[in-house]
Amino acid sequence: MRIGEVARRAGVSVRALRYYEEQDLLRAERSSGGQRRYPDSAVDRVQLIQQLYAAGLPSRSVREVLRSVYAGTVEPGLLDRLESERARITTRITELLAARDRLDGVIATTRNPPPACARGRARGGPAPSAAHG
Amino acid sequence: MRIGEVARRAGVSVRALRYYEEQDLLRAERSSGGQRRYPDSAVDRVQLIQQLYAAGLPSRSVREVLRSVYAGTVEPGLLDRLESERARITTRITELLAARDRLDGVIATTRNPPPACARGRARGGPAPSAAHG
DNA sequence: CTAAAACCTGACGTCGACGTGAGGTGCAAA
DNA sequence: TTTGCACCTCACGTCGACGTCAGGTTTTAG
Repeated sequence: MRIGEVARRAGVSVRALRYYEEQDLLRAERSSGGQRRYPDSAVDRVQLIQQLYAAGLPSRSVREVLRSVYAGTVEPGLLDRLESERARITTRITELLAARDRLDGVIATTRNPPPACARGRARGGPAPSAAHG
Repeated sequence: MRIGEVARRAGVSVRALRYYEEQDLLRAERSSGGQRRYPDSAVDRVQLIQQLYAAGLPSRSVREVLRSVYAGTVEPGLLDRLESERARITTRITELLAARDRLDGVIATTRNPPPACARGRARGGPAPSAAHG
């Protein structure tokens, strides 16, 4: 498979695939003319890369993880790293849930603005304290 | 309150507060000597800013939202924006859950590597297709 | 009054995951 | 053979949310 098709199938840009190769995350054979040739499994692999990035793993971790998986070697400490990344994702999910709740508060306030005389002191309510000017 | 205390209480850097002001997200009075003076409510406000950023709202949206809230005016289309941001957060949460599952697969594989003869064709299992070299 | 925090305004640096443009080559179809 | 798209390698540009350094001023503690 050539690079364009991998890109289309995996839903990423051609540039991204070259970048991944640069980062040692993805290898490719070359045709006699120098063009990259990928096995079908590359599509899956790229999707894994995307999901790791999407998970917000720091790029260094993604690199380590992928290089380990790629090389088939399990570096010492990798498992700990993975689990700490997992915990980080969980934390992030919790944060997002909290942020969404907060955003709901903002939306409610926007929809139904409190009277001016009450703005800035609604400490116990669901509304965000969003006025002090 | 001076900038340092706001920073400490809100858990952000002094630089960040100056940046927020630059971005019109946070206003401050000035002392006769030119130093910023904040009301107590600034701490809450900064935390709101942080949570909006943490929610992954694009910076432009954060600016719009905060400027609207700040000015006390509800700009047209803002509500739609907020709700689309809320949807985006929900999507992101879903992505993170999926990514965490995938990471769990990687962890399982790392913990208990499949025999070499099976690597690369475990299409139905929970293991990531992570070997093709 | 003095020393030392804490603060001020620029203004350049950072980092990551690519985007983008230049200038040239490979490859498959007609 | 001739299109003409897909591909190649540099290599610089981007964007955001600050970090950081320089060089000077204000405030506060003693």
